[in-house]
Amino acid sequence: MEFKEAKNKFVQTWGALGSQWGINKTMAQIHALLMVSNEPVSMEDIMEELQISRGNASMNLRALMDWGIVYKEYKAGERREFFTAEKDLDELAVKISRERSKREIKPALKVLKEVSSIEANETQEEKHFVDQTQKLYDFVLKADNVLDKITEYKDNW
Amino acid sequence: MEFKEAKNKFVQTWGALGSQWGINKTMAQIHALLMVSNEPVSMEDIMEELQISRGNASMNLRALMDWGIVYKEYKAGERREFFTAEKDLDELAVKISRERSKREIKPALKVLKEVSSIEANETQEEKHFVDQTQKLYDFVLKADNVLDKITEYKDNW
DNA sequence: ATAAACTTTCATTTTTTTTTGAAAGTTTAA
DNA sequence: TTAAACTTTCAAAAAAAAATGAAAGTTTAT
Repeated sequence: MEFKEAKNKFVQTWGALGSQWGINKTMAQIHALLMVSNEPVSMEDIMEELQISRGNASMNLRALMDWGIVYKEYKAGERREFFTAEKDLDELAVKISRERSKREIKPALKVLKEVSSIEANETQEEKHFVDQTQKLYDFVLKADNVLDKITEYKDNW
Repeated sequence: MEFKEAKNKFVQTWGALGSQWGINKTMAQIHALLMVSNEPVSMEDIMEELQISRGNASMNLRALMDWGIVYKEYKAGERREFFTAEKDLDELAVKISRERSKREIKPALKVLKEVSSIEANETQEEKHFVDQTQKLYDFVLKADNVLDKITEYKDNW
């Protein structure tokens, strides 16, 4: 396999993996592309390599920057903006983990707490609901903390 | 908040969470519904509660069973099939983790190994590609193992 | 062996998500 | 302040994913 083929395969695979994990394909592909580039890449080049429109590139780059895993870079004497990805994988994991926790887990926990706090009457049905959602709350809270700890003490896995 | 409202809120929230994690909404909703039901539920009741078609219910129940987190149950003297969800959350986590590893992580690792094995020529670009994909391979492998260990020794988190 | 009671399949339709591209906006150099 | 060089926005189009429902398939009691 030669370089270009390998690079393309990597970008495609990372893109597919992204969409299985709730991240849109193009966003994951741009990230993949930047991760294996040894120097900053312009929007023009991203569009060219991935065959996507300007709007698409702009919006997904913005999203990646919001996640804190892609940075803008300015080159002296160049008007254009260039982009680089976070290449330290531990750092990448920490950032993704924090963002997903903040955006998805925390709100879900809030709802779990709410619904598990209803006043259950005497029926088995309602008792079971309260019991199960309470367990789920504890579980999700614990899992969220474990992930946080893992990424915090990433060195001694 | 009363029971019906709480139950509905829980099902909706779990459904939304599912779709952010690459699981389709209805599949996650059916799972939510079954988790908080104290007794087996028929397909008819699932269709009714979630307002979905027979085909949709059938296909998503099948998928949940393929994942090993929903079971068919037969009631004596009843022709219909009933369904229950895995309610032990540790067990649920183990199954989801194993399946996702098998379906998504392992194939991605295979590709990472492949593309990181190309013969890099002298350019910095190719060297960086090989280096970065190798690091990624190691990282994903390590993360996959950690998840496995966590779920294996779930008791002493 | 039959038919009633049920489930599955899959071509088609619907919904949701993503992408496009042109107009609006911004920045910089002169 | 202007205009060239670039980026962002967002309504509309396209693509992808999910849902429908009727026909085909299966199971079971008699």
